[in-house]
Amino acid sequence: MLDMQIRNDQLIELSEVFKLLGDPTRLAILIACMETEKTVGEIVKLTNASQSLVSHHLRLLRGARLVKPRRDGRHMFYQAHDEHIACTLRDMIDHVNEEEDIV
Amino acid sequence: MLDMQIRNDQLIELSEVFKLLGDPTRLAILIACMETEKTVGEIVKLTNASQSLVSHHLRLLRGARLVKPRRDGRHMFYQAHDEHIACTLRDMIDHVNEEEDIV
DNA sequence: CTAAATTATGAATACCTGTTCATATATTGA
DNA sequence: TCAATATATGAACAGGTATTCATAATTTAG
Repeated sequence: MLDMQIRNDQLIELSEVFKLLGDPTRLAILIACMETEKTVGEIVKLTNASQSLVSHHLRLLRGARLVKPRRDGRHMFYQAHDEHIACTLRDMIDHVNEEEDIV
Repeated sequence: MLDMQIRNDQLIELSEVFKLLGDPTRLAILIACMETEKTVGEIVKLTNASQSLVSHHLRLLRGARLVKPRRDGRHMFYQAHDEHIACTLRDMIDHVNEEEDIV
């Protein structure tokens, strides 16, 4: 059986995405705007995190293009950027739910 | 459209898995033993990390059941534990490769 | 234009984490 | 048993990071 192959720069890139998903607050923010776009205020309420913290995390998620911003008046709408990330997350969440049934 | 739902303890659990995948050395270790089991020594060579570091990381991966150990004589064999994790990783790696073609 | 509402930013900090170095433990061969 | 090989562990440290607090920037309503 062939081993999995990955170039070093791809490894770095991939681990940086995982690192962003590796913080519970940030993961909650991403999940909050996974299906439909949300304002920052809505995300604040959904995640129970401070406005400042949400904004800081959104900047990181933006920087990695995990989330895309849209301005409308004084509101900023954010939505998960990549459909592939969304699929991965849905899979993982389903997986977590399944594990629960087994154990 | 319904929003994605996840309980708080599941969120924590999920982010902890991502956090483990979020370090390049650890990710390399996991990828190294993804398809076929490998000894610690083989993983050391494949990842170019020190034996001590590999061992430390393997302990964390073991703790999260991302990797399963098997002893044979003085060798320890490690292999990626969960087929679902393997699928996720394969998907993400493929994704990284595809992005490259586009950009 | 002013005030209010919404979001972003910068500094400061407490905590965590990846890495190295030295050393211990375990297993086998001679 | 002794030496050699393979792996694990503990302490220590440097660098990173999540969070808070205060404040700035942006946009609209009145």
